[in-house]
Amino acid sequence: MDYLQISTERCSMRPSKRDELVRKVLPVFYREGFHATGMDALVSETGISKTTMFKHFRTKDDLILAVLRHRDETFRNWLFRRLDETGLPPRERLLALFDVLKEWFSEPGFRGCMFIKASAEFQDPEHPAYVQSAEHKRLLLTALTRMCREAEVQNPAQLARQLLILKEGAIVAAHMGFDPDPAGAAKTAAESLVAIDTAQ
Amino acid sequence: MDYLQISTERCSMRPSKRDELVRKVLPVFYREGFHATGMDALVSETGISKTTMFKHFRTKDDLILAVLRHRDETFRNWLFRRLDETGLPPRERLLALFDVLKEWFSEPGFRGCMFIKASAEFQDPEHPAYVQSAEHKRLLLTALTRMCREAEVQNPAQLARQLLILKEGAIVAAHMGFDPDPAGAAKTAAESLVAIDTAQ
DNA sequence: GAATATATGTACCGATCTGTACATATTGGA
DNA sequence: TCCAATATGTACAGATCGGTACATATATTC
Repeated sequence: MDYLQISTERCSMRPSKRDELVRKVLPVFYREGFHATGMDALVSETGISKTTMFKHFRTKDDLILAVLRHRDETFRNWLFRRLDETGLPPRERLLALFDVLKEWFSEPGFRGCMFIKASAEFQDPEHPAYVQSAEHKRLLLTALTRMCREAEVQNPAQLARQLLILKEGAIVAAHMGFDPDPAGAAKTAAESLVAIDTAQ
Repeated sequence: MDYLQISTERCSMRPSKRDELVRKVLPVFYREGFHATGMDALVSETGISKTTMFKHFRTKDDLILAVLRHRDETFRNWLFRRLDETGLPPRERLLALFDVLKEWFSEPGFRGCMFIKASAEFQDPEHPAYVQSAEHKRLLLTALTRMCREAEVQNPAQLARQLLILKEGAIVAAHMGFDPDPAGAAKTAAESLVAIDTAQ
């Protein structure tokens, strides 16, 4: 495991090969899946030699784990920065979550949530990829709960859980294509939940 | 492909080897995943010889497809039969969906939704396993919409979409373990949605 | 420009993958 | 009891899997 490895970029050094590797490999795993993507496929799709890959990551699992950690960081950063940029007051910012989701769904390369897919491929609760995926969701819940507190709703913990469930459901709906506008439907639902909470 | 193959059981003949095979293989795929489960593992876990497997299914993909079709049928039958058994009036029956989900989540072997996982492993929208998974969700949406109409809500189509999103979100939450009672949270949310719809 | 570290290309290892060949049991119906 | 169909066990083919050895090339640093 390389849990303790620290990205050189976070230390403000120049971009390391290791980080370049993770960035190049991530979209392939995202698009094709983890088991379905062999190391040879990664080599031919990224142009990075296999020798280099195994110099930076002892095993394929270690590489997958680094990819998931990178995704966790960039996704949460992206999501909450987008919410901040709206400049909306706390209560409306909660609902803006679903506008941001809608943007994401409409991106051409959208293929669902990487962590839902990782937990589908690595189901053993002891597996680091599963643990990392669950942790990502837990961090989202924590951040959403804080946002709900800032919005001064009656029951921040419960509303946050419900909003997160709506978010995950909308992602599944978008990925599986059984709803033409899952983010819109989820946002309407969220508006109802916030209104009910306020009315109490 | 064996799309057109008809289960002998549906024709009220005696249980065929083919159906026995699907039934025995399903839990292994469900528990371990599709790519992660090799044909040899299926042989050793079910006791059915490899020769027999490939006599009834030309390829592993055909076997997976038969498993998904079987799951689609049994899951929807199970779900709506449970809802019928409640004997509740239409409106309360909508909410009972989340009580039934709660039961499912608490089963010892629960490992999330097989179709979410299948669409995570077979992401190509042309892949039969993806198509079958999307179709399963579409059928659920159709049935939910009918239930909403029977409950005489204001906007059956929209409420059905929202309920389905809540259901999928609750399944993800249950599978990834970031919520102690996802069905409960989703049910509370659903109650709000139904109440709002009624008030209009 | 020499020395050191890092990246590449190729060729390979043993294991496992899907799928097959074939000879032997086992079953069910006439 | 005989026949036909079906299931089994073993052994294997060909491809691909994750991962390594090793010699060469490239870049950085002093």
